[in-house]
Amino acid sequence: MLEKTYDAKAVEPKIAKLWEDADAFRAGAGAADGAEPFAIVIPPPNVTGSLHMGHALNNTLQDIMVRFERMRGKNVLWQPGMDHAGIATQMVVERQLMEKQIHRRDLSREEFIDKVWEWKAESGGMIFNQLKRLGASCDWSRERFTMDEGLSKAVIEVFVTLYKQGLIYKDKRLVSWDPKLQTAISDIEVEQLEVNGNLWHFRYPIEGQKFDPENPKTFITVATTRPETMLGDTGVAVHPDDARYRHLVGKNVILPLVGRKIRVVADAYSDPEKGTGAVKITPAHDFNDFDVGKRHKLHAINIMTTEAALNLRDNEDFLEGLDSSSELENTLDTLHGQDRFAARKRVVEMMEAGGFLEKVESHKHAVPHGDRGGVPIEPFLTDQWYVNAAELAKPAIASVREGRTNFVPKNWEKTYFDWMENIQPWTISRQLWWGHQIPAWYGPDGRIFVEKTEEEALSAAVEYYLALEGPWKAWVEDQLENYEPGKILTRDEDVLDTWFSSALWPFSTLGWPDHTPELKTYYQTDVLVTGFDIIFFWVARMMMMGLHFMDEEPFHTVYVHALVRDKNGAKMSKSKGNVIDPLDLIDEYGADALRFTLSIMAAQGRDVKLDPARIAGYRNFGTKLWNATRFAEMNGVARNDDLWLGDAKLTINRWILTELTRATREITEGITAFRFNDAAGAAYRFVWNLFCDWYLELLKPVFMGDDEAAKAESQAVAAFVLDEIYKLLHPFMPFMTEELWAHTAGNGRERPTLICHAAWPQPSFQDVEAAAEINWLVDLVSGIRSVRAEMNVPPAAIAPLVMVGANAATRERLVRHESAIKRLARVGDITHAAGAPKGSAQIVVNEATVCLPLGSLIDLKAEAQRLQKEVAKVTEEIARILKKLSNEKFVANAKEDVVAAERQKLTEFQEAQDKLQAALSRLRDAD
RNA sequence: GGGCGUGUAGCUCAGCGGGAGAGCACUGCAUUGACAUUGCAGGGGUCACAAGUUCAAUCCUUGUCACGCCCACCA
Repeated sequence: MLEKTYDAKAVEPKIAKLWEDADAFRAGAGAADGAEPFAIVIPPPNVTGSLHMGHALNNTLQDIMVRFERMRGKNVLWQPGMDHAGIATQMVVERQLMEKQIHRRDLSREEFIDKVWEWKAESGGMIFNQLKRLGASCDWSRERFTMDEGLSKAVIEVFVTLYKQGLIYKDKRLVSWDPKLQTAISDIEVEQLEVNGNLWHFRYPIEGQKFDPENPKTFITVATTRPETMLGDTGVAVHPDDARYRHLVGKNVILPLVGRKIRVVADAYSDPEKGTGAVKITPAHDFNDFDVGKRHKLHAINIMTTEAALNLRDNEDFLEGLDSSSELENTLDTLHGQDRFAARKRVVEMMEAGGFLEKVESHKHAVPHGDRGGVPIEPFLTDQWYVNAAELAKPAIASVREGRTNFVPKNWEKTYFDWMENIQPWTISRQLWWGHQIPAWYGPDGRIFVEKTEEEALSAAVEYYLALEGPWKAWVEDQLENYEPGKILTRDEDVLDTWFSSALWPFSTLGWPDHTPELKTYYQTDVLVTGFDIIFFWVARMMMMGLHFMDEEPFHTVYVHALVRDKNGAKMSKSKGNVIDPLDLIDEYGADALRFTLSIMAAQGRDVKLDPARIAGYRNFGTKLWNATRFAEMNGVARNDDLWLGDAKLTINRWILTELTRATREITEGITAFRFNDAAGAAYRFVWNLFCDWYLELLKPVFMGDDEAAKAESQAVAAFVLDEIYKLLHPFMPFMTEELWAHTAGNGRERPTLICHAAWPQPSFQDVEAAAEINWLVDLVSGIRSVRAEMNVPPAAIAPLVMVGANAATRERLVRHESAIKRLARVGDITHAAGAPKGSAQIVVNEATVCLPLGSLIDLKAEAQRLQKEVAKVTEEIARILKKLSNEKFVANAKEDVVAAERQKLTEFQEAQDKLQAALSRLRDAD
């Protein structure tokens, strides 16, 4: 016998072990040879990660599909794995070292990387155990890590291939530089944050004129939000059509504090409406200025260190062309080595002291911040590696355009196109240690050799240099003979963006570049399930790489689910501290309840704002099913294979089998259409509102009666339906259903398979007559209950039931369901009469009037009011329909079945109105 | 500035060209046999606003208002 409530805490670990011992989720487990494959790759969580609500939703939805397809007999692979998360992981380990007073640079690169691996072995991958607690049915034996040997091999292969195809290249240009992490980052890792800043107006004296703060003709005023960059200014731009400044174009102005002569140029970039209409140009420290500088051949002077401190004193670029002066010396003394924010303050002070500060306005503007480091990024002129994303994007755009890969919901395709069609070169090099080191080696003259291994690079280099005439040939020969050949090349220090390896995930995890059986079977994978926040980071790049290297899209469908947000609609994030821990919810309500809640809330196109009260509600749903099973058990419900369910005779059995067919169809269609909320909702309604509320209640008289054949039939049908319910709910509530499946196997018997390998229901039973009869019964019982409640009839009071105007079919139904009606509606003898007895409450069900002679219990006035309300409601409906039907255009234009349905409704309402009126007048007569 | 989305019951949200729904909350009643994590009954909505299309609009179109997110940019 089951306990009264389901104990998730006890059952979940037990079932998890059952699955593990049975190796139940191994690729292809439970499937027949030659079964159709179905594959999903997990969005690899960060190795530093722990389960958050986004993961919980994401993996619940994947698990629903995976369990569903496994039960449908497919050869299923759910490929798990983790991402090495370059920056995030390096930060974690560095922080840990700092606690021991060790700085990363105190260690060698190799030592540091060893530390990271140590950290991973100890603390990494926590999230897998958490995913198991959620019930995720991944093939855990196939776990992959983006830094493991196989995947690293794929990364190298891809890099070398793309380089040789000219799709990866090295370039010197402005990048978004994170001064805290001291690495370049790609443009999508930059987020714009609103900041309250200032707009400083600076006067730049015009060459050849004596600067006079009182005389605007002697200077030009520029406005800036970043005074500290002025030392790198190499021009001032004005709009070509701006009459105010036209006379200055081509002239020089003198950069204060420094004395550099810089040119005034005419460029349409300058907006006369903004600031003063004249803008200072700092090509090395601003993306727009960089372009302007290029157009006008202005120098780009980098005045900062990698930590974003001013670098002036020994900076040849900066000092070039400057005359030494006391002013310059003062500037160097004051500003050299200053952090950019301290420098800002001092520059402003110095400008003010010199009379060059015209005014300061407060100014709200967006400042780009690194999404990991959290500090403003610095546009920085460096050598970096790039992927020609625009080229790789072309086939990726075409795939979606031509429907080979589809987004669900479809509107995300626009976001995808917008980004892909304006895609920028992808900065892939990172100045970190943790990651895939770029397979590029530099020769003595700086020449680049990109090869899979150092040996190959070396032989390529030797071949190259020995074929060369000139000094390097001799140098290389010398190295080869007398020194260390290994010294000929030095390897690029940089590692690759984490997303570079994630982009290969759908094929690298299957063994590529080797031609493995897994790759052949499971690529192309089926569905990618993800939140929209990583469409750019991940989905787009998988499309590019998958198409380029596999010639086939990595997946045919991208299901983009909602983001789980906090109650203010903000994205949950650690830094905001608004994270709800799904493990807490699992502890409190059980994994099944959390999963069911997430799936029933996962409607397409809307974010999920989680209300814990709902989880409690769906936990109760589990309890309901649990107790239904308990009830069944107490009444001898067990499978009876000798009984052919198609032969079931009892209407209620034929009805519930019909409803089961419908529910199965709804659930199946819901899952296949990614409408998980519809599927979960259909299951919920079937189990609770039909199976428990009506079917089991209607069975009680059968179980308590003495018709053994009816009992046996009902026991068999109930057992069958329960089994189907367990299966239908399994993708949503795997733990409880697996437990119930085992528990209800039958006396001493065992189930032939775990429920996770049981065949998905495919019922076809249908009996519309039975459905109509039970609907009538439900109407009858509900009607009686309703009137009793409104009349305040005590539950204990049993009134006789008198039917007026019942036809033959109804009379038969009343006989068939007599005991159920008596029990559920709490009525006594059922009789027929020509008219309503005095003091009756009356309700209309189909053609008959149902009378409850309540005698002294009835409040005639209240009953009259109740009936009048009913009449009013029906009259209103009739008026509405009549208006419609008397409209010629409606009859002429509306579809035939719509018109027919309205006519049918009209007839029914009119009949009901007649009967209600009759009941009302009888009541008045009696009064 | 561009894009996407959302305004439906007190709350959280489904739905959708043809009789306004769910869960929770609320009100009344019910507790000796599946379940109080329950049952039965009930109250509660100008479906943001306006115009249009249509025989018919909560649903389609346009506009307005409010809110959210993404992208770009602001010297």
